[in-house]
Formats: sequence, structure tokens, C-alpha cells
Amino acid sequence: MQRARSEAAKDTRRQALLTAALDEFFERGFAAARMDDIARRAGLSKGTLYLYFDSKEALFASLIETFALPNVERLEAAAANAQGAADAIRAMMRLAPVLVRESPVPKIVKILISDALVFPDLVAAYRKTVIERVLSIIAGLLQKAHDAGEISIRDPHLTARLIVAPVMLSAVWRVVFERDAEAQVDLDALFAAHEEMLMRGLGVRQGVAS
Amino acid sequence: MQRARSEAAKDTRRQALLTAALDEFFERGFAAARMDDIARRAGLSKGTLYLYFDSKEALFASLIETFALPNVERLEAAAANAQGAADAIRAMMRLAPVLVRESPVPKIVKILISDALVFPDLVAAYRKTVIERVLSIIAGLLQKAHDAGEISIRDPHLTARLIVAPVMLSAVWRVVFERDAEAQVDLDALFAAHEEMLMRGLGVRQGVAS
DNA sequence: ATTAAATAACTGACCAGTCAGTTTTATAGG
DNA sequence: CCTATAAAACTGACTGGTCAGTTATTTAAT
Repeated sequence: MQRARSEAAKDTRRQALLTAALDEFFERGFAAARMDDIARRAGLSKGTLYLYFDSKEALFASLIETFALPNVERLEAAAANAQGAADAIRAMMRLAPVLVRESPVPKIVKILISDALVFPDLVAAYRKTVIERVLSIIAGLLQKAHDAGEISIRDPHLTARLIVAPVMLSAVWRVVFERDAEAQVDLDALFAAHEEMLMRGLGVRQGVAS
Repeated sequence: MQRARSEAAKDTRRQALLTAALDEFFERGFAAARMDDIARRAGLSKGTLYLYFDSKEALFASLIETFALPNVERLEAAAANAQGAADAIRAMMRLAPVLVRESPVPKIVKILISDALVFPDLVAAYRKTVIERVLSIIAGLLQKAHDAGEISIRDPHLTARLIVAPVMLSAVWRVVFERDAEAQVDLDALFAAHEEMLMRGLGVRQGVAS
């Protein structure tokens, strides 16, 4: 293996190790994942892995932190670029299938569910910095749309949960039944149905061009 | 420990071991759960545990099978006792908070998600015998209600998923954030909001006494 | 006294973390 | 340009502890 001398090269290594760890922790769970396998997957030896991370737990914690925030920011950006609250919600929903299919979010969610009771603090931190943040953005938009008379709802926070639920379930479904050919779902159709039900359920008043 | 001589007494022991296994697998995951801890939790020794189950894997498989079906049957009964398809759906939804709060379903779901990739066959079997069955019941009811003009939907199978999503998400949420005081959600309020959104989203035509 | 349940001590495999040694790269001096 | 030396990256064999599964023995029930 060629050596990583510069800081930039070391960052690349770190990333490679984190990506390898993502897949190993995802496939085996924290307890069953082997440090040796993670290192090998990144094309390095176990000893080297320990040059970059102090322990299995430290690697795990880094993993969660690294992959947590970027995706929230994508959602925030999508919401910010829309005009009108109801439209912002629709814009976020358009991002849902991409997130489920192409981002590491489903894997991270699966890992967090799996090891939630072993690392409660880590999971609590994730809830606060990622989940609650997303829910708050949606709830804020709902409140705004409600106040503007665009929609009609009772509780924006509960409604936000209802909106997010099918997205999260799809994310989990996807990774849990990845290799089960019979279990595949047409995500686009599902989210289209969700959007339609939602717009009716929210009582959207303004006409909307899709 | 007193001995279990009769078949009935042995069944009791089996049950105790399965319940202990449910909690240990739930808290630690398959890999980290210790056979010794499971036995002790049931008030027995590890050796005795091996009199009742051939291996850790066999215990795990028994666990999933034992706790899977009874809850589907409860749902089926609830649906059967209602008159009218839309009403049957509402009856099933009333059962949701009970299932989330008081049944072992959330724990089983958490376990299955955690070890889905280690035991793909087991999870596939669960999907077929439990999940798809529940989804089919709901989809069938939706189709019937649609044909009767009670509601108006596009695809009953996708709609069934949308109905179930908040229930499943609540189940997972509950067990993942069990010890996180800030994370508690008012399940009754959430499901009430879900039902309301749903009835509007489905375009329920008939007046309904709650 | 006999039988079967229960146990606890045991074994062997496995793996996180360590560390002594190896290899690569940078660079300073010729 | 070509070494020699130092510095740092990297490696894999080793250790200590853990745990699934086994077995010899004890104990309860009939």
C-alpha cells in the first residue's frame, strides 16, 4: 500500500475507512463487525485502522457524525428555494426518493435502529441534530401554510411526522429487503400516491401545477 | 431449580426462555446477546437452555415464529367484526396504539431490522407470513370500499403501505427512544391526526360516527 | 433405585487492541 | 544526480478476554 503523507491523503484514507465501516456495520451490526474486515475493505491492515481511530466505538461514533448532517442540509436547501410553504413541502417530498435510493441515509438509519440501545447517547444526539431538525422544518412550513390559508391542519408537529413516516419506512424497507426480489416496491409510484393523499388530506386550497 | 417433568411444565419453561430471549436479543442484538444471560434471565442455567433449543440460531428462529402470528390474527379479527370496509379500516387503526404500546411487535420489528442481513431467509418468511398478509387485508378492504363508492383511491396496495407507515414508524420510534425522555410522542394524538388526514385523503363519502 | 432435569466447569474458536518490526518516503549531504 | 539517514506509515503476529456449545456430575422426582 502506498503511504498517505499529506493531510489531504490522510483525509482520503479516513473517508475510505469510514465508508468501509458504514458497509460492515450496516451488514453485520456493531458487535459482529470485525475491525480486520473493515480495514481490509478499505485496502489497509487492522493496525493502520487503529492509527486513524482509537477504538471500534470511536470509529462508530465518527461514522454517525460524518454521514448525519450533509443530508439535512440538502433538505433545507430544497425547502429554501421554493416559493410558498405548500410548495416547499412538495419540493422536499421530491427529494425523498433520491434520499432513499442514493444517499447513505437508509444504511445509517438501519445502523442506528440496530444499536440504539447499546449507544443511547449517540442515538439521542442524532435525534436532536438530524431528525428533530427535519421535523421542525416541515412543521414550520406547515404552520406557515396553515396561517396563509393554503392548507388546514390541527397540529403541525404531528402532521410532520405523518408526512415523514412513509419516507422513513421506505428507507428501512429498502435496506431490510434489499436482496429479496419479491419485496421490491415502486418508490416513485408510492411517493406519488403519498403526495396525492397528502394534498387531499391537508386540504390544499390553491391550484398547483405539478 | 425445581424440575419440569410434565409437558405442560416444559412448555412454561420454553415460554420463559423465549421471553427472556426476546428481551436480550432486543436489547443487545443477536451477535452481542449471550446465551448465559438469556438462561439466567429465565432463572435457568445455560446448559438447560440447550436442552430446549439446539443453538443460538434455533432459539432466534423460534422466537420470531412464536411472536409473529398471534398479532396478525388480532388484526384480522378486528377487521372481520366491523361492518363496511371503511369501518373495518378504522377498527384496525384503533388497534394500532395498543399494538405499539402493549404487544411485543415493536421489539420483534426492531430485532428483525437489526438482523435482517444476517438472517435474510427468516426475515423474508416474516415478510410473507406477517407483513404482506396485513398489507393484503388492508388493500382488500380498500378495494372493497372503493368499489362500493365509500372511498376513492388509485392503488390499494400502495395506499395500504401509506396507512401502515405511521404505525410502523411509531413502533420503531418507541423502542429506539424508549429511554429518551425528550423523545416521547403522544401516540393517541398522533393516530387521531393520522385517522383524520386519512379519512380526508381517502375521500371518505359516508358520514361516520366516531 | 432409576430416570431425567439441571448445572457448572470446561474447551476451542474468535476477535479487539497492541506492538515490535518492516517498508516507504522525504530530505540533507555529497 | 545519487545515496544515507531519519521520520512516519504500515503491517501482522500475538495476547488476553469472551462466549457458544459440550460434558461430567449433581440433584430432584417417582
